Amino acid sequence: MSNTRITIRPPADFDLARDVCSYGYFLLAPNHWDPDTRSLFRVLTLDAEPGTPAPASCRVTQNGSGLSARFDRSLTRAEQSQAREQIRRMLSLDTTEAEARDFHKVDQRWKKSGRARLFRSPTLFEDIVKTVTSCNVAWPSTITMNARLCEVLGGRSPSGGHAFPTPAKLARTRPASLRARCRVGYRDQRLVELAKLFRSGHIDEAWLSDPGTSDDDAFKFLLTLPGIGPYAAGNIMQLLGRFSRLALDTESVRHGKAVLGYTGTDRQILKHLEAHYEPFGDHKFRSYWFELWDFYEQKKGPAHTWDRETTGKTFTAALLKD
DNA sequence: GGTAGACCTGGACGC
DNA sequence: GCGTCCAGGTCTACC
Repeated sequence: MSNTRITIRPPADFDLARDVCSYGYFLLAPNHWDPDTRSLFRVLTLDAEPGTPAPASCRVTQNGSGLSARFDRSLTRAEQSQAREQIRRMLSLDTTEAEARDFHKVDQRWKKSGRARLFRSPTLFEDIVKTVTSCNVAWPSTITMNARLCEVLGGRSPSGGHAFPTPAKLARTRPASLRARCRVGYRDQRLVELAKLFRSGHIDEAWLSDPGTSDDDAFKFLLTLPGIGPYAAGNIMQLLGRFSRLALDTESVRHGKAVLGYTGTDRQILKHLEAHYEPFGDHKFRSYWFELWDFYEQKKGPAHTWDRETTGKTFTAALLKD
């Protein structure tokens, strides 16, 4: 049987290079962006039969107005549907042209570049684990943790690529083993507990994404999860497509000082930042993030030229100071 | 409600 | 090359 290729029609304003290289997770395993061919490679975990994860490597490219995803094996019809859904989530294809226009009406700075979509993971589980691995740690360690999680616990596709671990696999892993083999440190127990909460259905993406669920309720729920504090919850909110809150950390403080010219204590700077982004209302995270991203691109060149192994490892507050 | 200190890793720094 | 210090967000204990 021949390898599967599927095509996806994105919104007319979609730009693969711009919209993949829009958030740091595109630099984390198992994602791999190739700047030369402008292609996104990664292994997706599909479910040929319920409870039987079946990894498949894919390469996503854009040809004119269409997206193409080529796999390293033949996919069943059900798997094709799952792959399509996961790719749509990663590329935020549900952000329509009209929604992008609404954002650009509120913040015209990004109208010219067209930035409105933020890259994310094929599953909420991966997004939450990636968020926990980005807390209280320098970026190079986040890169290591995600690479190790995939190498140690991720299934393998026919061509040998590693997938991101499934909730079931992570839930079965002993915390001590996770710490020793994946270098996640004290996050070990919290990650295993999160995986168990996904398995049990306690973390319900449908409820968290439902427009009928208020931002306040979603945020409050996220704060109850192990390893999730105000920063992580704010970040997961944006990964759910809820942009009405900020996710402020030390990098935000650096941005406030270096780019916006704020002075005072960290607490005062955080207050200035909240006030600065307030006019952007339901879009404030996007306004904040693209401002930050713009600064990175001024320092390091267009994000679609960044390589995971070189430029991608240099994002630490210390290195960005000058 | 606010705050201090512990948690773990890896990079920076001094010797 | 080795030891020490520090950054980073969350959690717990305490006031």
